[in-house]
Amino acid sequence: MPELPEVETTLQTLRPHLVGRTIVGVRALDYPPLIAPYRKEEFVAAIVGCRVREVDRRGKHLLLFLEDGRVLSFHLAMSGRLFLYPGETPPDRHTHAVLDLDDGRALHFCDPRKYGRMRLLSPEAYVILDRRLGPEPLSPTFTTKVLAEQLKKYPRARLKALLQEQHLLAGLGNIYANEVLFRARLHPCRLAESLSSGEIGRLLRAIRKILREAIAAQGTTLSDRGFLFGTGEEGRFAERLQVYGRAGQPCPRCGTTIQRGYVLGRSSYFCPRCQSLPNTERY
DNA sequence: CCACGATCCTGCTAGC
DNA sequence: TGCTAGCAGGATCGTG
Repeated sequence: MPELPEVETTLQTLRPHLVGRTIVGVRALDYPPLIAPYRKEEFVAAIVGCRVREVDRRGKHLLLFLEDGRVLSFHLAMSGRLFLYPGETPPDRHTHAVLDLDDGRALHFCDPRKYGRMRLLSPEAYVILDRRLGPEPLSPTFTTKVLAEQLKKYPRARLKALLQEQHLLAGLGNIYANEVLFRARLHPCRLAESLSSGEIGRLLRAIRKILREAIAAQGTTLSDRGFLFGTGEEGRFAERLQVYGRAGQPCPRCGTTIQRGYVLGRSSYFCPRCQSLPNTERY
């Protein structure tokens, strides 16, 4: 659920409070897979005393660059959230890690569904992670040429599956993939090789536009599983979603009923008229 | 080469 | 009203 805009919002909220801080304690580690392959004692010993040199984002990963060159990576997965609280605030029942900071505050990793992961990476391991991820969609170096090359790697794959593939493009998940395809007027099941250069250009502009707007709105908060950040505010992009979760409702562009299908085992929402599929690509 | 299903997990909801 | 079955989803892995 947290996709690039939600992680970016978390980054912007937390960064000023984390840079320069030293981690003086780690507690509430009640779910071993969160820090695997480290065991609890090893993990605590490995990061207590470390100072945060910089905080950044890569795809959906939030990264704490430590002064000794190692990197603490947070992946929020489905339901992960990070909060900064006064040190005395007790962890709630979904908080599976608390990092105590030298200014008396504490970073809480809250994750009801427990899919999130916290990884302590050597500089070499971080390079591997970085190389495994595709380009940053908002980077100036992510051009139509780069996007076209990425699409060529899996010519027979469906477009929506590719957009969610982190090693091809870092940061899009199900919600924004749906919104991007709607804006680009491309059917989720279009084959990668079938896109004209004009359509690739449209796709690139849609990716940038949707992500920029979502970041400006501080992400998407869905009513049933809240993405909250920092101070506990909610992202405002949910009300701006054009197709996600709107099966049976009229398309905001043409009024045709929005349909729901499945790609990669995930709900896919689209307007069958605006995002038509050529006869040669019927599935 | 690409699709699909299973896996991990729990809050919420639809339905009885 | 209260219970339960089913769904949701990021990433990975094995199978077809």
